[in-house]
Amino acid sequence: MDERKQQILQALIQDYIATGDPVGSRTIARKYDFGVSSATIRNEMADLEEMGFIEQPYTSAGRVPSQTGYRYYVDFLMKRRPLSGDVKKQIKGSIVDKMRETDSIIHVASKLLSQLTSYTALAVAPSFEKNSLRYIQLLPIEGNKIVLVIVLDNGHVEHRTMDVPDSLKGEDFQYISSILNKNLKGLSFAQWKSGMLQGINFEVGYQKKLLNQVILMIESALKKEYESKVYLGGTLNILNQPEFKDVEKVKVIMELLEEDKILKEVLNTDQKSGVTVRIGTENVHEGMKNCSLVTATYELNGRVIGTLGVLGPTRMEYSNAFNIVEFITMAITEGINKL
Amino acid sequence: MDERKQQILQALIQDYIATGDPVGSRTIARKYDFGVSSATIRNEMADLEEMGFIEQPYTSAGRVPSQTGYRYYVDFLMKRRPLSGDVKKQIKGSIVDKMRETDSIIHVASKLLSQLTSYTALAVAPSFEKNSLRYIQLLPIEGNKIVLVIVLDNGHVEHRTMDVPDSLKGEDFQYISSILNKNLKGLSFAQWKSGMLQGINFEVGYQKKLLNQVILMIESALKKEYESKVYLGGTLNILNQPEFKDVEKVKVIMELLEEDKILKEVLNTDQKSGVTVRIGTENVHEGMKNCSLVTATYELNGRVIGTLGVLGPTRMEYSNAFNIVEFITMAITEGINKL
DNA sequence: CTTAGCACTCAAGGAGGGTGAGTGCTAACA
DNA sequence: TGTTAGCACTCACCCTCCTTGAGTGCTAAG
Repeated sequence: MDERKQQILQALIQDYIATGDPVGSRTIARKYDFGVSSATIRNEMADLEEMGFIEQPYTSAGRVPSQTGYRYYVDFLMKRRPLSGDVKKQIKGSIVDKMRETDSIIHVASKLLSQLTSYTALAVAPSFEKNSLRYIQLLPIEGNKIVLVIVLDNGHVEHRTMDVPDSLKGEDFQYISSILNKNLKGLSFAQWKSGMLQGINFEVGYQKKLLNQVILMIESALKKEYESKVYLGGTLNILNQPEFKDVEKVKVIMELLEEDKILKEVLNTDQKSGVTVRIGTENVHEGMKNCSLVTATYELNGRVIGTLGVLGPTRMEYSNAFNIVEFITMAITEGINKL
Repeated sequence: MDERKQQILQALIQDYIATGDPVGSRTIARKYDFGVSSATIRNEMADLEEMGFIEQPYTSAGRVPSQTGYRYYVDFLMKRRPLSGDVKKQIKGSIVDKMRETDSIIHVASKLLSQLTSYTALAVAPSFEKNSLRYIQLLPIEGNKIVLVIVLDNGHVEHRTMDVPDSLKGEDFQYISSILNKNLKGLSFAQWKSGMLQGINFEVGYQKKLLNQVILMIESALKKEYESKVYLGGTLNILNQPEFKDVEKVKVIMELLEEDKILKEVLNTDQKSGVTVRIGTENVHEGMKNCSLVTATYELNGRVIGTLGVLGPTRMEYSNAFNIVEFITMAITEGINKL
């Protein structure tokens, strides 16, 4: 693969990404000044095809990048123009603005990502393996109802309402709360054991049924946090891509996007730090064989805690997507670590 | 409009709804046994066209119902087969299951509605004009953070986290909570006045800044409930309708479905009790001119508090949609009133 | 190695013709 | 007066044929 072949491949892919039409030898000779005729380009293109980097949709159409072609482009040829200061400012601004909770950072980031790339943004919010209980409180409200307030390590608060017997009073709840805190504080979902009820039961000595219910609710709250959430941004951007003119194709992708499980699978494979580009069938899911996914991870204390990225057609503006995904995850990492 | 014309119109609309193809005179003569020849049907159809109930896509195609035709069908011709016992049971079951909060009832109902009709379901959750505060509690958690727990009349609980000065202690929060409850309990968002802070300030006598912040958060929680939420179910069902084969059309509807404001407008116009059918341009929104909307309201203590319905193409199974929407809203009304 | 020239390929788009579902009209019939 | 058979007519749809043009591969000369 000599210098000129690389240049031609690069020109071809860039042209194809920009226009969406198969690119012919004459187009390349005209638009990009290689100082050789179209015939020469033609010879080179024949070689590139034989090498598997480009292909013809049909005899006598122009050439189109193959999956290997895109791969080579992303790995070696792609020029990475740095992001404009404006965009950088916008990203930093939006993310710093929403610094209260990791959840809302990720939410904002995915919206932003879809706007900046005009593809669909995906993000999995952190699944802290160790996301432990910080504080529990049973709070009586009116009638025979209480609110169970559950505070987690990451600052997230959950609440649950439940009915209780009339006989219980304010002090009871205070007492039960303190026992619960003593026994459960610091526990993560992974450490949750079914046997723990006994100890508490012994200590409290009454209201087993109520305790049981409370424990279940705390477990559900922990589990909810433990199971990472998926955020989407700009789902409808798909409809603007000419490769999705066919409603059937839209359906495949849209259905995929509604399945949190699949999205988590897709995003969580191979969580190395840095930006990952997965092209066409490199994606684990069958329905994404005509799509590419550009993802990156963000970290807390040097450990990967979540992934975010954009989904577009294989004919994607890799360079731009790459830059933006990279910068946003960096901003998030920075933000979270300050939190 | 004599008997026979009505029968022919009915047959034509039913056939068109079922098949989606323009219906010719011969088809009607063959399929539906009127005991007259196609030529006679033809004459009748010519009359019906002149009267504006049906139209021809082009010369020598069959006839298709016009908007007025559908209107007439819905108002006078539509046969309403009662729902099967199974479906009724399913609806009752699902809705009774989720009786904890009005929000979740509506959520479940919209999923159910979309499944049963295979159209897209829309619902606005109750916008209680009078959705008042029942209970407020400042709950210190670790560090200098507190959780503000806000309980509303409809059983909904909201929480907010906030930072407070280190100097405050548990008793302070208890005290402030009780003052807040005394002053604000029973207030709805509509009754919220900016002046109310003074009274509380006077009574508490310190921590003006904190109080101010708390009041703002309570206001935001009330407002959030006051602003009715919109639920969607089965958005992707649109993609199965042959009238939405064109991605551009899908885009129009999908974009519309992402705008809560528009959906509220569309759903909230003309809140009479009972089922409302809005066909084509009868809908307030331009983008829905090829769609029909079948809605009904649910009530609490005899007052309309919310709307729910299905959105489909004008060529919609009106009868089925009508029945299901009617039954679900009845079930919800029943459920809410028991709550 | 490069290039001009040329024959070849094939999708896309337009023209032409056949088919069939459907219509409107008319004249005859009950 | 309503119904019907018959007939000419219309027009979307589909198929085929043809042209066009962008693009290719190959070859021989520079």
